[in-house]
This record gives sequence, C-alpha cells and structure tokens, in this order.
Amino acid sequence: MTTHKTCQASEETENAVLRGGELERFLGYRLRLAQILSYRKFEESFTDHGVAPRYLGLLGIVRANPGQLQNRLAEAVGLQRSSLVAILDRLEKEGILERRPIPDDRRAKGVWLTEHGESVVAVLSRAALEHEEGLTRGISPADRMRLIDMLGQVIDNLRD
Amino acid sequence: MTTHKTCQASEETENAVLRGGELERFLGYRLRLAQILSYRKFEESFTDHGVAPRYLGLLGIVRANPGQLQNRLAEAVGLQRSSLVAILDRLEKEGILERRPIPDDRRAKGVWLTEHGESVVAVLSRAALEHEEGLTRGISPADRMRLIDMLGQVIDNLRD
DNA sequence: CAGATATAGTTCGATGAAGAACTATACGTT
DNA sequence: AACGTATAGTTCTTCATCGAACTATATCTG
Repeated sequence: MTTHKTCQASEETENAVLRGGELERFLGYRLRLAQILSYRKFEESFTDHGVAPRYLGLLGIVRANPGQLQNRLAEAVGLQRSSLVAILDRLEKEGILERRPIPDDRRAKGVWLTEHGESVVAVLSRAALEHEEGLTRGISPADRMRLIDMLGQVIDNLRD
Repeated sequence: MTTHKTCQASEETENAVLRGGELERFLGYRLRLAQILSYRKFEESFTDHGVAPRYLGLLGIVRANPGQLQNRLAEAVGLQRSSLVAILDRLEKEGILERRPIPDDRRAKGVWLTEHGESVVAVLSRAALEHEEGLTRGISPADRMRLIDMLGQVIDNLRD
C-alpha cells in the first residue's frame, strides 16, 4: 500500500465523488446507486404527506389493483408479508387506504385506496413526474423510454 | 369500491405479479423494484463469504481508491457516515479490509483492502458477472451498455 | 370425515441504515 | 494566539425490513 502525494492537476478529481473502478460496468452496482440516490432525493422533497411518499410505488399498485390481498401486494413491491403489516397500519391510520375482509377467504384482507388516498396519490404522482425530469436530464425522451423498458425487462427476468 | 367476479379468461393474469398501473412508466418505480429484486437475488446466491457480497459495491470503491477516508466512501456508496462504521467493523473483522490513521489529519482513517480482501472481491466480481447475465437476458450487449450509461447519467444528475 | 399440509396476516426479535449528539481535530477569522 | 466554526469517526436511539414463529383458515389426501 503506497501513499502518493496530491499534485495540483488532480485537485479537481480529489473533490469528486469516488468511483467504483471496474464495478462501474456492472448493472447491479449502478442500479443500486441510482436507486439509493433517487429515493433519497424524492423523499427529501417532502415535508408533509406523512409516510406516503415513501410508499408511492405500493400505493400505485393498490390503486391499479383495488381489493387485492396483502401477500399479493407484498410480492409486487418486493417486500416480505410481515414488513407490509406496519406499512399498511400506518397508511390506514393516515386515512390513505383501508383493509377489509374478503368474502372468499377468511384469512385474507383486501386493500383499497380511500378517496383521500386517491388524492394523495395524485399529488405525489405529479411530484414524482417532476422528480423524473431531474433524473433524466440529458437523456432524450426516446432514450428514457428505452431505459424504462429495459428496466422492465430486468424486472421480468428477475421474476422468472 | 366494487367487487368483481373472476372469469376463466383472466385466471392467468390472476396468478401474475400485480402491476403498478401508471407508475410503470416512472423511472423511479422501476429503479426501485429492479434494485430490490436484483439485490435479493445476488445475496441469495451466497451462503459463504460472510457479509462481503452485500458490500461488493463498497469494496469495489475501496479497491479502486485505496486509502481514502471513510466519509468519502460513505458518500460514494450513498450511505451516512454512521452507517459505514458497523459495516467497516464487520469487514475489518473478516479480514477483508483495514483502517489506518493517515498522516495529514488525525481525525481521519484511510481504508485499504487486504490481500484476502482482494481475492474475495475477485471471486464476488466473477459471481456478479454471472448474476448480470441473468439480469440482462433478452437485452442485447449494445443495449446493456446503453442501459448502464444511462444509469450513470442518472447518477451524475443526482449528484449535481 | 380425519389428518396432514399449506397459507394469510400478524407478532416479535434481530439486523441494517438514518439521524442526533458526541469527542477530538482541523480550519478560518480577528 | 484566542475563539468560533466546521469536520471525521463514533456511539446511541429510532425506524424499516427480514425471518422465524404463531393462530386461524384453507386445501389436499386417503
């Protein structure tokens, strides 16, 4: 392990964020980093709306699939069933969604957005659109579509 | 809120993973999902190597930037400084890396991979390559490169 | 029908990450 | 030099998530 002196020419690179060398060519590496940073930035832009911003993905799934079972929702967002309990408790408490027994299976509950939840999702979705513009600066609309499609392919691959 | 009957034609869609409706067009949504699933799959493929697989990204950064400060590493992987402490403790305990005081700043420590750490990273990187093949099935090599480049652009945008 | 097996939602303990606060150190200003 | 401000790594608490275990319910098999 050697120590090397800083020279003037590399002062600018000294202040830059460290890079991951060969791992920069790995999709998994960039996926993780992009997600952490994106997630954080989206959440930082909210000081209201309770916990809902964090769970916009889940709320979108509930909205598109009203009355679905909790285990189905957990699967869809990539969480364990047990993790979803506290989340649903919170969102239910905030009046955003409600759980109700379903007629075919007495073990299970269906999940629905409330009217309030619908409006919260609408607000957050608009904010998310704005957030997306920051994410994709310098990327053409066509390329953005390609990016999203390819991520969809990755997701499908992982779900096989 | 209406309940609707299941008909035969949608039995196949009934078993499919729930989708996110309009949110499927959001990069943030797909980023998160792709990352959760990818991360989980990568980790599931390891029963040895201690905690190292989880932190391959970090180890890659350490490897590419030997002797850098902890706060710089935390920044690079998108973690808080406090979170990095326990991680480094673990990795140091497993003989993968070492922290050492640096001469210019008595508050700070530099982080280096050990020889053992180098070999662990090599093994994990090969496994990650294999993992990548599963992720990108059905995506051409050129498109995969495009995907990675675009994610790099997203990351740079988020770091501005 | 009885019993074995599987499953939905929940609880609880463990783990990883964030955030506040801390100590020691460094830097800037007067 | 003295003092105010900033910072690196750490500790401790809180929170989100996982995984094991649980109870009630559903399904399958003989």
